[in-house]
Amino acid sequence: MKHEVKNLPICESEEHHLEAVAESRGRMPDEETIYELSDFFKIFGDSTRMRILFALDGAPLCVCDLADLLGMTKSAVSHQLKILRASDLVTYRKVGKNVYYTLADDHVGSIIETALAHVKE
Amino acid sequence: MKHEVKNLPICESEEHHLEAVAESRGRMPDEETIYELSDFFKIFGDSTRMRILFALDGAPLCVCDLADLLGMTKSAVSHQLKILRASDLVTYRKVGKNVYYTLADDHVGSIIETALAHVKE
DNA sequence: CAAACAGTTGAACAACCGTTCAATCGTTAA
DNA sequence: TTAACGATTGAACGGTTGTTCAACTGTTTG
Repeated sequence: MKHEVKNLPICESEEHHLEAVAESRGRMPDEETIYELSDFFKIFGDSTRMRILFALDGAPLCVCDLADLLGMTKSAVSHQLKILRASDLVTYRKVGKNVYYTLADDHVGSIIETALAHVKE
Repeated sequence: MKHEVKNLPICESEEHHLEAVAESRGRMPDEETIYELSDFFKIFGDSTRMRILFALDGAPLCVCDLADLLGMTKSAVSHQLKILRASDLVTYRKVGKNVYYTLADDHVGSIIETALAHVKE
């Protein structure tokens, strides 16, 4: 029977690599956590949503105001607000015909402020 | 001449809204900063890249090991590593036929560790 | 040198995503 | 009640993006 020392899955299957891979695998968060994490970052990975969050950081604004502030249609803004709502990053409150949006809590504000400081380094 | 009190850009153009919008506009970071910020988050907004970063958090691994660890082709991993390289999140070092990737600095490790803690709350 | 293997690259494809457009709902004011 | 306006929604379109595939480079080893 031949040795079949080569053609093994992990590179040339040297001890060193097997160990490193196994160790790394042990330290990895589970799949679900990774998805939650990347989904969380995905929300902030769009400039429109980021601008909305900064606009709301300090004062509540209605959809119409946001649309004017960002130079976009109400529809486009509303679509993004829906995503931010689903992620619990903003809350809203109806006043007559208007709907005023606010950052969900100070935590959200501190996230974007921290990130801002990080980029400005 | 008619008044044309309505049909103005900012909702019904009440004083209140004009002020709020102007104030918000004053607090907004400039466009370029926003783009940098959302581009930064975009990198972490993909589960494959996130898994690569966690895999490298603690030990350097070559492309082949990463491919095995993540159950992906070397090509797919290499494409993502190219993006991580361009963002200065990882560095690499050639050793023979292998290319070992490492997190660029402890800062990157602390970013993902912090985010992980945040999601696990 | 030739074979084997790690890694990279570009093109192609499919899936995803953000904006636009048109239609609709709800509220307010005439 | 009707008109006007703020807001939401779903379908459609176009651009982006991640993976696959095939071809290629570079290094090692037999």
